[in-house]
Amino acid sequence: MKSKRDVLVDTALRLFYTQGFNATGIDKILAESGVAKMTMYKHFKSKDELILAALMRRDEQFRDWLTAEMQKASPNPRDQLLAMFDALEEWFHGRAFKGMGFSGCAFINASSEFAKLDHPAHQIAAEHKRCVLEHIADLCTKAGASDPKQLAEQLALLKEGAIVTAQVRGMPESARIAKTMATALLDAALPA
Amino acid sequence: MKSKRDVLVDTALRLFYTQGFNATGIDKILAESGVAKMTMYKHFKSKDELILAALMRRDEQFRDWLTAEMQKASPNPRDQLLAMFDALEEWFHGRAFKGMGFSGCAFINASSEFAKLDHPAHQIAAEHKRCVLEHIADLCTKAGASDPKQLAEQLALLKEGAIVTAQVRGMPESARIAKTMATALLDAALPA
DNA sequence: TGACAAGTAGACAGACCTGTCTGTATATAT
DNA sequence: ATATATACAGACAGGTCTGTCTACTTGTCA
Repeated sequence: MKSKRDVLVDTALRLFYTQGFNATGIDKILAESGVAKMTMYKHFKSKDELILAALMRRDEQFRDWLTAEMQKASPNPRDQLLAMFDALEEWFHGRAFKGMGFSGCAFINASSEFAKLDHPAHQIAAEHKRCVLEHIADLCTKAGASDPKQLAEQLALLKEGAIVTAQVRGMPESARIAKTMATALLDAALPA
Repeated sequence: MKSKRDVLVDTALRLFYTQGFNATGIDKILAESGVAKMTMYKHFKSKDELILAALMRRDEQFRDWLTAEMQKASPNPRDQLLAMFDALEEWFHGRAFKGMGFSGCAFINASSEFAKLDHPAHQIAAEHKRCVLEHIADLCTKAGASDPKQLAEQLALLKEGAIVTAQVRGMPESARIAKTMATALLDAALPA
């Protein structure tokens, strides 16, 4: 059974993600999670701390999901990298996280609302992107790329572009545009 | 001399852009612009309308700037497309719009805070992206691309990826990563 | 049984938000 | 000179927000 703290963080994540951080009040989170205010303030000393906890949960949840989707597709690192874009398209269609339709990237959203780079929430966002990048770079290395870091930066940038395009223009097919470019990139950079 | 309305919209744009839409109160905009509350409510019937006016101004301002930067670089359409990424890097370094350091893309930010696609602010954001895309597609056609629409979608996605990477990770060099990919794309798609 | 931990409901202070209203000042144009 | 448009300052109502506090209930363990 889930602890009160878990229920709180899950509910907060869902509401922050779909309605925004500043636009979501504590009271709404408490009402939807069925937890009393004092219970929340025992676990978190402010709303800001709850925001950070929600982002940390999202980081774990999202990376677990993405890694699993990529591994599910193939044991081959090159194919896993391409499978990332198929996973993204599933996400854009709202089929990735139950109870949470696609509403952009939680970390891009956080960076928008907390624009200063040194804000703790922005820091978590940057760290999340760094972790995903590292995973991509690992696969690039395994695939035999001559410059795995540069290739990973390129693939990561394609991923960000696809996410934003899907969100702003409501265009889930953006994943395929990115995948086309990724394919060309891998064809050029990897040994045959 | 600028009308009160103009001062209001300029100030609102600057504050909304750097501090966020929900996080910026009417009173702060009024204080910084030196305009009385009733003057504002004569021009705009709500804060929401002021937000829309600020986004429309940003659309004009940004597209004028980007077009000028690209044309300044070269009369050649292919070179103009590549010059877009140089312009982006200038922007990321905060040298593009006086009084407004880089704080991401105002339209991506708006789409984050007003996540629903049918929200008027989100609509303006989508429309802005569509206009920029069209400009890119024009240049692709002029450059002799066989499938200018697809090429334009690809270049636009690279642009979004660069913007987000620069914002979230504080990495203005993302423009050059995108430009490298854009160069390869154009080399492959355009007649020699 | 009794002590203790964990949770509940709900009131509350104090700050801040949007939007309305009043009354006054200034400048232009007829 | 007087009417009209535009702007001002500032008070205000009504709502929302975060965070604190009290007093009551439940469950567990010893």
